Amino acid sequence: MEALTISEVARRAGIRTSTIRYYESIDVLPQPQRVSGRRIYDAAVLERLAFIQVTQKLGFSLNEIQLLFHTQEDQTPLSERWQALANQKIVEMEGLIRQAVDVKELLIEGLRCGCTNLFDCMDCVVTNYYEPTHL
Amino acid sequence: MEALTISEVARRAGIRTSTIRYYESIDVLPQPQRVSGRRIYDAAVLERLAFIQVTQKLGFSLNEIQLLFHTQEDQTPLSERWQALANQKIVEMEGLIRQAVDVKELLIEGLRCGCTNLFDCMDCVVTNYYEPTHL
DNA sequence: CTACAAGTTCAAGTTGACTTGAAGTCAAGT
DNA sequence: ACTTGACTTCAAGTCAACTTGAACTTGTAG
Repeated sequence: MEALTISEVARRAGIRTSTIRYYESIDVLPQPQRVSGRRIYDAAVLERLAFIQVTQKLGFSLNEIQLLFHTQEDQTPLSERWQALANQKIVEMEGLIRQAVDVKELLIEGLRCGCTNLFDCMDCVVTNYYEPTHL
Repeated sequence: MEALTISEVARRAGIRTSTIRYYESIDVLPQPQRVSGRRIYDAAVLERLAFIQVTQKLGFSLNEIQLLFHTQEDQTPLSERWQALANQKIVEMEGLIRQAVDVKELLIEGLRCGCTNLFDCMDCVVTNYYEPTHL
């Protein structure tokens, strides 16, 4: 496996070195090997960072991400906690996907109807996407 | 139209009154009518709040949301600025939807393969979803 | 008339996710 | 031997998005 310096990892993941150290400090990234005090990484860290980036964009907190990776050592068996968390997140993802599709449709509609801003055309658009009950 | 107090709006939108005042202060909500100093709202504010909630969950900042509503009065025509912003956001939405689907698949796969946490099964799963080139 | 709940403003505090700065370490090159 | 550049730690700072608290006003109910 190729060994990477912290700045190489940062460059490849498109983040700062300070972010990597921060993630390590809050236990979202594992402690890497050290050579004379310096961190050296295995390329696998890039997959983990990619996962973190995506899940973050989707509204997971670093705390939740940490749980996804670690699944704390409390009374309930690891597998149960992890599966519950994963199942819950799958449902959240589905909701998010539905909403993202709605917002996209809303934006497309907002362009189509020719208004110059969203404020002007809220009335002619929004009502198509949100039930009155929800409001 | 029905007139709503700030606490009615808060209750129906599932947020705090302080949030409503905050939104008004940063110009994400318009200044409502006042009756003896107290804010009174038209039900339309609920649609606007629903839109804010969804777009926020999808990673829009309040600043961006404010732009979506207002489309600043700079040199470029209103319609052009709004359309550019909307088009850009549609592309972002599509990316987000793709990613949400990927994360969902990843979670499903993570459950299917029987590992007790994501850390343990990153290797057997993640590689299916992220190209080596991207890493 | 007084009490009270619900409203008001404004300044300061909080939380999450980082970033920045100061001060020091370390190996490689000249 | 010394400089350079990339690293290290740790504390403090920043930014967005709210929340909280203190001090005050106002219409309605008893």
